[in-house]
Amino acid sequence: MPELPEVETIRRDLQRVLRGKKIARVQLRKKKLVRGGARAFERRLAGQSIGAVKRRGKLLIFSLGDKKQYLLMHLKMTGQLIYAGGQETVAGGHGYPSVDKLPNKYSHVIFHFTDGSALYFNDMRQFGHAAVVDEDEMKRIVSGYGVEPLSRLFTPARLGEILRGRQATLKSVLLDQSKIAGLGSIYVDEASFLAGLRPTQRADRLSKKKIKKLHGGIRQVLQRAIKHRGTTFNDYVDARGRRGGFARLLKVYGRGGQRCLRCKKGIIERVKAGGRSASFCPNCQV
DNA sequence: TGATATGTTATCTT
DNA sequence: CAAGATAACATATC
Repeated sequence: MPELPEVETIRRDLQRVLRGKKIARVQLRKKKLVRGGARAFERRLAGQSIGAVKRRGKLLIFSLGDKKQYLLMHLKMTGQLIYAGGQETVAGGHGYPSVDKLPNKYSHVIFHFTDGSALYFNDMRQFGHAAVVDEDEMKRIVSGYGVEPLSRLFTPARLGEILRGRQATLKSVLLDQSKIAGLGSIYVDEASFLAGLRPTQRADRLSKKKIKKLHGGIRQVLQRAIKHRGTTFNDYVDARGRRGGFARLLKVYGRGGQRCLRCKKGIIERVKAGGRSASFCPNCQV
């Protein structure tokens, strides 16, 4: 699924095309994707216009014309949000059946706008969800997320506090959204590689110097990935149905069994850590 | 057939 | 109670 850079790419794209668009009708083809009742969802959205599109961690937050009301969407593993209409053409023919034609069998929620354009919420595995909530509820949900890794609040000292006393693996702590918001399996592996740390090591055994290195690695990999509009491994596409370009810049994720690009010596290992697979170079990551 | 998958969270265990 | 580990969600692909 989309991690922070992918969700941020979608956010920017959608804000550009959706701001000011008025929802004419919501088509709910699979009710389970909606939280808080299908009827209420449709009723709260009908006639509303979209304002700013924000992001917290991997959660998208759409401000609605009726202040105090927000549309929240989480894409989880395989969710896609694709906008089609007006001059925008939905991508096709690049081998992604899910965006070749819209709607398709995975288009579970469709937002139709008054100008004839539409936003498709596709999700093969149906883990994602959408909800309309009031301001208090939105704030409550958002407050459960940890520090934004690209914000000024995320400092080496803050990372040190997060890791302190944690006996779990580095990977499972970095994946914990209530501590740092937005990292997923790909970028945890990549940031660990940049820092020369094994994702499988204990989180509380990092020197100050290594913490600083890890902090820099996290920020660098996220910024570079955003610049390349995210990483497409299987399912991720941006709001126009296009793949992200960061996949070819990955150093360890998905490279198990291949030679390390940095030391040209180690063979990338893939093991379990924190319930997920973790890839690293046994030669450059201590 | 069985393992694996970019995420989250409820539940079990320690 | 807290921290950590694991199962579960639904589906596709290798």
